[in-house]
Amino acid sequence: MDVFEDIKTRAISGAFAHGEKLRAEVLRNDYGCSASTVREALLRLAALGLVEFQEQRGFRMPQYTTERQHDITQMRIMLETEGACRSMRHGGVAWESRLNAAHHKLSHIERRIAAMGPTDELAKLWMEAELEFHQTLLSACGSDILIELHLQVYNRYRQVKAEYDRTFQHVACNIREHQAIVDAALSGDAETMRQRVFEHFERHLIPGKPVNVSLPEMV
Amino acid sequence: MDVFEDIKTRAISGAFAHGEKLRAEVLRNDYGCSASTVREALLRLAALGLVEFQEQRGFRMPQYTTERQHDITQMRIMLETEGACRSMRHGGVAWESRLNAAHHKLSHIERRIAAMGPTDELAKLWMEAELEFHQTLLSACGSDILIELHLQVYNRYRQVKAEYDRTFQHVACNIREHQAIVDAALSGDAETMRQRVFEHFERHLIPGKPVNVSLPEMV
DNA sequence: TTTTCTTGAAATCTCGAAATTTCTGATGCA
DNA sequence: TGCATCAGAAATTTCGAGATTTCAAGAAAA
Repeated sequence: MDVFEDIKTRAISGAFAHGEKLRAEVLRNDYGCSASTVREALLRLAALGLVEFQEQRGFRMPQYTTERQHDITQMRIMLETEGACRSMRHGGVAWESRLNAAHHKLSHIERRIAAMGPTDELAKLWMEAELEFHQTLLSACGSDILIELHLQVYNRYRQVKAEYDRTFQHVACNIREHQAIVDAALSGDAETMRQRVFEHFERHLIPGKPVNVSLPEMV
Repeated sequence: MDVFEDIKTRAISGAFAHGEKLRAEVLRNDYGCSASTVREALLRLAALGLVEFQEQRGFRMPQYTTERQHDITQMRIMLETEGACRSMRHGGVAWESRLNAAHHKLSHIERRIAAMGPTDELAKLWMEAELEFHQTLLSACGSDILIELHLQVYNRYRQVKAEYDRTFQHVACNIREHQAIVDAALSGDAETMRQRVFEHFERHLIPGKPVNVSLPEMV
């Protein structure tokens, strides 16, 4: 089993509480490996900002703050706007149809959740399809680094919102907002895309708090 | 000695060749520690994109390509434009004077290099002062994540440009361009800042290659 | 009461050896 | 020659033990 990938998944999906201590000697029991192997995985997660590391003091999950959520959300808006607009320019029909497909898959899962409530299996599928949709949005932007940084920020976002995600009260909005983004992609207008991405994230920002200069003004 | 920090410095400042293999068993000799400790440091560097890691195949320095340079440069433009404009909005006089001070320190070093040629000591001072200037530019932006991602991209930029840096043929342009950025900061006009940051990096982009949608059009 | 010191326990970090996997290049076969 | 196979060597990864550091609780001093 891949210890790094599995701990990463747990750290993102809310298996650990905010601020919880992560002890290599404890986690090793979940994997039947040595503490060194777990430590290695935790150090890599720390470099990605998913876990906090202090020398001689071990590892902890990051604390939740509204400022952190605002900051991460803002950065997602910035990176996804940029990536989506560039994909729109360079992606062509191939990209548009991939985006359509990703959205279709995601909205199918979201409708099932809305109808029959969230099971563990559906939640897992949703996590995958939601990531895939947003990655597809950026997939034709032409910048490997932009895609890589976005993944980092995306993961931190999921981590911060893990509790919020669990209830799935947001599926209704999500279906609408994702559709609006796909429509913007097909329209080909960058300003519309910018606006739609912003609207998708707006409710996760702190009202009134300063936002990126490159973003639409908040009302 | 801090193995992680030291290997990071070497990876950024061009002590290893592009594509060079990095063996823990070899590097341990430079530090008098075990291979495990070196391996740990390399894994953390890999998570930051300064070293490439393949399972069961060890570590390598990234290969140089003009596309990679273009990509990293573009991302620096994007992050620094955003950060600088936000600092301009929220930083106030305190930020302006810190920026001035950082620029004064940097240009002093650059003038000494221009006059008496680059020594190892001056090169080290330049590396520190150049980073400090660009970090000061973002320091009042209010986003920890933006600052963190910028540092990641900055380090990759230095790594890609390590060879170019060594000759210090660029000091003349640098002094002028940094001054232009400071002037823009004092003017308070975001559009001017955007333009000046772009001009600072323009010659490291591939001419004619598509750039960020948020950037000024290339001529 | 508050602060400082002591001390045992617990957690973290380092290490070298052993287990596993990949690489190399020599051999045999078509 | 070209290609597959198969050791032996080399590199990578895992492991548990021992060294070091931090933490926590109680005793002594202010």
